Amino acid sequence: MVAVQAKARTLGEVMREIRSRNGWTLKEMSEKSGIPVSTLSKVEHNRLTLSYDKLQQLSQRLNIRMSDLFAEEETADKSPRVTGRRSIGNLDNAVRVTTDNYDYFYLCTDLRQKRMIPIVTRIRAQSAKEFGDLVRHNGEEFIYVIEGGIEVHSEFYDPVRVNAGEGIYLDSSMGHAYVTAEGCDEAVVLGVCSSEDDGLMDSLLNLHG
Amino acid sequence: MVAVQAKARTLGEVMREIRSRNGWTLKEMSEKSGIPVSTLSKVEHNRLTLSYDKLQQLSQRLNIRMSDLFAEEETADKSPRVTGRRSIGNLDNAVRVTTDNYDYFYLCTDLRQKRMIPIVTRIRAQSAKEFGDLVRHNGEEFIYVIEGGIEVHSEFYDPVRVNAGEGIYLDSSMGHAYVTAEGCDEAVVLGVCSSEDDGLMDSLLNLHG
DNA sequence: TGACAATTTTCTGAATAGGATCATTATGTC
DNA sequence: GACATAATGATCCTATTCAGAAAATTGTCA
Repeated sequence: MVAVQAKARTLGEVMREIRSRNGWTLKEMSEKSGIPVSTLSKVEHNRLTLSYDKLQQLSQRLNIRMSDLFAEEETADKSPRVTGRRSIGNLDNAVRVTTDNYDYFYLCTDLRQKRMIPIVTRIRAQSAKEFGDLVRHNGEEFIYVIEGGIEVHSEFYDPVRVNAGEGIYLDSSMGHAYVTAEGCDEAVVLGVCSSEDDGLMDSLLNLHG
Repeated sequence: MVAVQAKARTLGEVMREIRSRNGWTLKEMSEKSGIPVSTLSKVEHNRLTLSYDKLQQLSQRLNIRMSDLFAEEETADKSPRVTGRRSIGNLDNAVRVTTDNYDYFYLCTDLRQKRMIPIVTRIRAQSAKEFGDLVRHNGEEFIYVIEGGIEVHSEFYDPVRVNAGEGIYLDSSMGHAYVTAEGCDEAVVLGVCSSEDDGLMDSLLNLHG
């Protein structure tokens, strides 16, 4: 697990370093960032830290990466995230999440930092209209139909039917929606989403109408 | 190349996503992070944000990158490799590869540069002995049993049985082998391999005895 | 040394973070 | 129905953030 030490720098130190490296006065930095001089001063003296909003504001207006503000340690990012580990998933030990259109069963949630997220999904929506707005999020996904049939609606293609035993691979950033095919009340699919992008997985949980 | 917008997500949304992705309750997340349930709840409801210290605490205790906590926009580097494309795969249009132990049906091979490789696999080997040496390659894989039952042998674990309707996620660099479970002549599984590491496809095609 | 201006720090008060506790409402189990 | 768990909401309270104004520091030049 190779934890590299964090050399616990304070926000104040980081901020002062950024400021002096750019040769800014507090006033200049204040104008650029929109944060008052007095506040910046206090931060640099460790009499104050900043809240989420201010940090974001700083990061955006000064074009600084968040990780820079947090003096983050170098992690072993490139090492395999799952090393010699495994997890067995079934519906019983799955994490169930219910939305209007789908019932998700997240498999193998005990394994963290996976590159892929396997999800058994029960599809209830029977039409694009009932489904609502198309879903889009980062990454890619592969859907394999286990039971029933589905109709895949997407931003750039005509709807297409995918039957049990077939699968579809698509760019998740393209709007998409899965509904049951004609003649099916429900369908069960296995979905696998790439979790490469940060923040990613997530969107999965919310974006559905 | 169609940069997907960063849609200014709130801290609350991000937090909830992280939590549900991991299948944590508020209480669990509270215990892991050291932040009280009431606070977490308020954050998720956007009635509160967090300050520097709490964010750092969260990041460290939950092993989350700061950039994940801030819905940072993605750079061109991270943009999807497959943009607005899709492919439908079934056994008929699959690329079939036969080895001693398995029959592979590579799905969606018309899409190149995918992050994941979906493969329907028919397993024939009935014992570890018959299988031969364990397989290992870079990346991770998730196997979902469609038909029959399998026994998963691996380097660091006792053999385990995985039945139809269940799945197993594992680090592919750990030696592994899939054979049919007792009482099954054959088994059919859907495998999805992360293709993150270069040269992965090759390994898939070769490594299997 | 004494202006004088630019810069930085401190002071003040309003707003917010953040913790504790209790009540309420699902949801699920026995 | 009784019961446990989970999520949310409502208070209450203290500590902290943070903007604006005032005070202190620093540097420059006559």
